[in-house]
Order: sequence, then C-alpha cells, then structure tokens
Amino acid sequence: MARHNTSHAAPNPPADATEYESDEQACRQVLQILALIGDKWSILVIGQLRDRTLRFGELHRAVTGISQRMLTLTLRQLERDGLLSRTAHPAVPPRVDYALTSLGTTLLDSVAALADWANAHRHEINDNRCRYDTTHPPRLPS
Amino acid sequence: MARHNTSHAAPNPPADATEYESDEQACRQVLQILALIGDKWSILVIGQLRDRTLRFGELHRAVTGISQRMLTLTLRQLERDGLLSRTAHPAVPPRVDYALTSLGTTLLDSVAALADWANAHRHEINDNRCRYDTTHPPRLPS
DNA sequence: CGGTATCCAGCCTGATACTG
DNA sequence: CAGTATCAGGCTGGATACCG
Repeated sequence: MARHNTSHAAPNPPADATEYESDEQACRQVLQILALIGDKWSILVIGQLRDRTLRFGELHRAVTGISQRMLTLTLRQLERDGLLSRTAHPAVPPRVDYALTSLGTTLLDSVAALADWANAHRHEINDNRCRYDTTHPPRLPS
Repeated sequence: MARHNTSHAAPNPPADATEYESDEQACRQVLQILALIGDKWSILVIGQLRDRTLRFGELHRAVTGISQRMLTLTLRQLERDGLLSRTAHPAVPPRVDYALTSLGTTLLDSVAALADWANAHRHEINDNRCRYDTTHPPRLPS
C-alpha cells in the first residue's frame, strides 16, 4: 500500500489534515461495512426489525439458532454503528426494546436489492456448483 | 430445524419434489451468497476483474495483502459459483487468465450499489462508533 | 508461473453457568 | 428477563516448502 515512496517525494498531501483521507482508508471502511452484510447474524437480526420493535427475548426466538451470546454481540455492534437503537425500560422484570434507526432502514433497503439478486440467481449458482463438482477431480485417493 | 415432528404428520409435501423448496433452504442459499459479499477477498478480486482479464500473478499483485493460498481459494470458489472463468493456456511458462462471467458482472453491479451506500455513510457510522465508545463504559478496571 | 501440501497460531463461536 | 463470564474446540487464514 502506498508503494510509491521510491524517489520523487510523496506529492502534495493536503494542508489541512482533518479533511485528508487516503482512499485506502476509505476502502477499508467500506470493506468493513460490507463485512457486516456477510455476517451470519446481522442481516437476520436487522430483517426481524424491519417493521416492528422487538424485545431481546423476541429476537432470540425469531432468529432461529442464534445463541444468547451471539445475539448480544450482534446487537451491540449494530447499536454501536447506529443501525439500531436500544431502549432499556427501568422495570422489573427488565425490558429492553430494539428498533431500527433510519440509518438501519436505508441499509436494509440496499441489502434487499442484493438479496433479490441472490434469490434470483441462486438456482443458477447451485447448478454451476454441481457442474463444477462433477466436472472437476473430486479427489480420488483410492 | 424442521422441528415440527411432534404429532400430526408433516403436511402435504408437494407431489413433485423437484419443484419443492422450503423457504428455509432458500434463505440459507441467499445467506450463503451474501456471505460471499462479506468475504474479505472476494469482492476485491472481482473488482479487479471489472474491466479486464488478469493473470494469476497480476491479481496477486493487484490485491494487496492477499496470500497465494487465499487467492487460489478465492478464485476456486468464485469459479465454482460461475462468477468468473478460468482459462489455462498450455504453454511454458504456464499462463492462466481469469475473467468475470456475465453473472459475475451483474453481481458486481449489485454490490456496487451497496458499496455506494457504505461509502456514503461511512463517516456517519464512524462518528456513531466514536460516540458509542466514548459514551459507554470502556472498561475501567483501575 | 501457477499452483498444492503441510503445519500451526489465533479467533470466533457455542455451551454452560451465574447475576441484577 | 436480559444479560455477563468463562472455557473448550473448530475453523480460518498466514507462513513455508515444494511440484509440474
């Protein structure tokens, strides 16, 4: 990265460093956000909150297979990113509501487009995989 | 999953099993494809092939930081899914070209939309994270 | 050049147990 | 109810060495 430090000095770095960003850093951030999409649980959780607020336990039941630990971790991360909001009601027994923020909603919309793509092409991809697996040397140690 | 094997028999599974799909399976497939997007290297590799065919070594140099092993693995997976094509030229020294298929191109387009979203909101998200980190108990063991 | 094979450290995750 | 703490294991991915 930034491998151009051979001879002629690094050219004109912007004077005000506050506004400066290497496109590499931008790339990393984008990649990081994209990684969020690929995360096993994040979109599932977000999807559940699409049109209603849910409590912790409701989410736990709604997202099949998630452990309490992973749900907590996922929720924390999404809350940190500002994708959803956490509201703890001081009561006994405790009650915590989770809801999508507007930012989270826009993300969900964008992801929906990709999910549509995936859904539209999943048969094609499945066929490709089968063809590949039958065509290519599937390990013959015999 | 398929936890409904308690009493009243599994109801009317479609006669022609070829067309049958549980929406749960569909969900898994979509999730699996989404995971591809979140993969650290996949989109980087695909991105490099956006408008030109590249050789293995060129890709290796283009995608900064990827190990030979990971590049191979990533390429195999993408080839298996039919997202890119691999062409080995029988010559000495060997030469292998990788190119996006039309399927791969459509994926890239869809991902681009999401990347735009990520790019547009990365400052906002970064701010959210900073606020969260300063606001919330960052572990005070002192 | 374009891989494959092997080893191995680190992280992620699930299971389990406990708490306000 | 809504978490936190702890631990074991499995899988991922890097480093290295070697092959056609």
